[in-house]
Amino acid sequence: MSEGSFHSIPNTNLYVEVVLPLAIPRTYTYWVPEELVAQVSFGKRVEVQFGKKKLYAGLVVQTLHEAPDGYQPKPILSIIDPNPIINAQQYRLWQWMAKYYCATLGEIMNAAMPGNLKLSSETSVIISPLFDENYGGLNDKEYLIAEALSIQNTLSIQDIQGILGQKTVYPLIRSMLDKKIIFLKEDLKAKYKPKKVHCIRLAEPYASQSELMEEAFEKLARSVKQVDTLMAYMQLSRNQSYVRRADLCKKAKVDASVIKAMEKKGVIEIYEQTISRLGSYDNQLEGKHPLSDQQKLAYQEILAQWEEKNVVLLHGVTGSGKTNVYIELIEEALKRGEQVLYLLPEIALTTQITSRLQKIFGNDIAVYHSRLNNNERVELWQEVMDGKPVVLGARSALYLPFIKLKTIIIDEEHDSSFKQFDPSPRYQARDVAIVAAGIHRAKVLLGTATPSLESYYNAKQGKYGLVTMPDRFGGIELPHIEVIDARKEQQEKKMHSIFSSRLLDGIKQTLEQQEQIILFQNRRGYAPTYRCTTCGWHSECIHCDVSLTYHKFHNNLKCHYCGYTTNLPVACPACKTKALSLHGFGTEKIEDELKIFLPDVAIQRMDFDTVKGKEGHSKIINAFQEGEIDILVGTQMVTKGLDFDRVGLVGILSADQLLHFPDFRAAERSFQLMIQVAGRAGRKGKQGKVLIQAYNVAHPVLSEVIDGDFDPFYNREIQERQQFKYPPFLRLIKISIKHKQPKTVNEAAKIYSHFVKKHLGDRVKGPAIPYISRVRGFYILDFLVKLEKDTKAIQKIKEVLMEGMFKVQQEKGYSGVRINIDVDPY
DNA sequence: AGCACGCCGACT
DNA sequence: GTCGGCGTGCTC
Repeated sequence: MSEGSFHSIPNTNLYVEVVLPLAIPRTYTYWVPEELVAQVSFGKRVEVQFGKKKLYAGLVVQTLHEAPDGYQPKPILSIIDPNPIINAQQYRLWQWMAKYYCATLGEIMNAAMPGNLKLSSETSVIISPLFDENYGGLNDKEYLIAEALSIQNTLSIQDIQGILGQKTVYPLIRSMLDKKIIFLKEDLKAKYKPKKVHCIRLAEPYASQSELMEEAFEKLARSVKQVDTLMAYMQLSRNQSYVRRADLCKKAKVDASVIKAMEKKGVIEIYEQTISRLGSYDNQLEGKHPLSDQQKLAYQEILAQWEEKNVVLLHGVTGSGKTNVYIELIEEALKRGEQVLYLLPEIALTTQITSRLQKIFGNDIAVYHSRLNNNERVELWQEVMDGKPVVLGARSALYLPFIKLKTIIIDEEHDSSFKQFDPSPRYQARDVAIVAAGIHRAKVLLGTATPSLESYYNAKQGKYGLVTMPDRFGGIELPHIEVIDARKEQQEKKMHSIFSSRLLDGIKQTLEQQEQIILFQNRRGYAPTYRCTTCGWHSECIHCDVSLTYHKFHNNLKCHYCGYTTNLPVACPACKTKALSLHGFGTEKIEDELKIFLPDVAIQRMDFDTVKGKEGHSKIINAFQEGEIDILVGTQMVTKGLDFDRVGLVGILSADQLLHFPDFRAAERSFQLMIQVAGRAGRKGKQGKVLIQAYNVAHPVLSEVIDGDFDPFYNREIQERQQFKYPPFLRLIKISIKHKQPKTVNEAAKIYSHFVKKHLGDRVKGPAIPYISRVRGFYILDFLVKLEKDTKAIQKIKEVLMEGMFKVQQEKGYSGVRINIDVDPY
């Protein structure tokens, strides 16, 4: 019996499932102590201990009222967030992604949340109050630590590792703990810090009674500077909600001491104001362009199709003005108070489209890209949760906490960079967006000039709606495309190094007409191989199964997979002759040789090597736009999201390289790429020209590109896909097994093969040595699973594939084997 | 992902 | 002989 008139309260019976930001396959159960019961809820982060001492910020995803069997859960230590930081729709998407892409919830959480919301504790070592400063009983290492602690009272584990110059420090820490010299502290620190600035406001009574201002000025009358500063303050405060101290100092041309003095006199106050790190758009807004008839029609057609279908494919040729249609859709969504997500390939984000949309939508639009730092990400996350109307972002913007998302636009839908490859979750953003739309009851628009076979197939099947814009906007014609037979020119001795005379003539002509040129080559560096003509040896990476690319600028050989670099050998390492030569060519060589043929022309290269640094990419784009560059030589980068209006000629240096890539999507990729670069050509009132150099001119894709129509290409390609059993008729899952030892990979693959085939039969193909058999020192073997599209058992099959993975890794000696499952590889 | 436990080589 | 390297298993 309890005393008093209260009912006895039973021990709380509330438990929560928590996702931890780690790549572990499951959630963990924690107990909620009484004092936290009222606050605990889905979507909040909680501080929990995991393992012996580590603390993490885990995410509550479920509450339970029954104790789990067989163990006593640890308690939640505290609740970090006053309000949930994820919503139920997000979590549903996470669950779907984890299941579909064979990933763990922790991996998804890691990918989804801004770094500063993911917390884990750090151990700090502190000198114990019981330590009597008797250094005598200490050995050398203990003495070093104790001494360091007497200087700076806490040390991290890394500090200690540094001081001792060794990796394993735990035994030592243990012994010092036992001797009561030190103790340990685990701290979970909030990483996100709001940005605060010092601001100025009037002190009372002047703030509320403006008639007293004269008195305020009188108080300062003895100092001219102070009076000026107060005047400056009055001006600034007229049109901004808070006056920053820094701004005021600048305007009044005084330093902070003057302001401090004014504060002392009781005229003003200095206070701290939290401000956003995300820059605001303060320029004048511009109206949107009116829609052309074709665009208007497309817009209406999209709305009509959305009535019945959740996904509509907008197939509009390059230059048809798809963006105008998107803008219209965004504007209408804004009027309804809904959110819009506009997805683009990462690289297209750095350029023109962002500023174009900002000019129209101003601060209603937020841009989410990889350049944001962790604090900026947290603030954007918050803004989206508070209903930010439009988010323009790369694939990871899908993870943001939308509350009323009703429209998702995926521009350049065909672009392969929507597929995340490494690390897990290996997801296809286009497909995830469609699932997300299902969860939010939103509509999806896929826009492109060159649809992916998958999407076009879905549209043809009636699964998606289809809207087309066959004409270019503003009376600009589609470019004239011509294929140059490089083999024939070679036989006729008309090639000038890597340029056919036809292409060189075309370049000269275009320059004469004061027009710009884009040259495309899908390879960076100078030459992709360095070979011995006597014995056939060629330079290979020591970590990867690829040949090293020669970079003339650095005069070295470089691996494009792992970054390994080495000097050029003078003599062949195999046969000692000096008959070494470079073969093939990349963007660097094009630039180099072009400078020889056209010494007075402004040539700029745009590839991975030249756009490093913060503004590298946009600098080049702007220079090209301003006409400071005549010829732009580049890789894929020149094909994405750029609109120029003075490009007379586009040249593709080597179509063969694209077409003969060993992948079933090679034809599709080549077609898309060539049409996309070609689309950069052409200007008002004048047809652009595209010249494609190829040695094998008989390839069907070339004539289809010349033709420019999508359907003939699609019809031929889709037949091949059907015949050879590839997507969209089948689903693919690729499993890669990697290890530093070739023998271990082979054995692991055998075990995996045996297990998986026992359950799934010969739907599983492999193991096979991939095209690139070793990367960063890891040998690789691949399996490929082809699944009939309507197989009900897909989930079962994925489970078997994962089980096989665990089986291999549990086997003795194979725990270091890495196994990736890539669902719908790209 | 950490972190502890436990097994083996290269040093005082 | 021990210290310190790394493979293995577990974490509510």
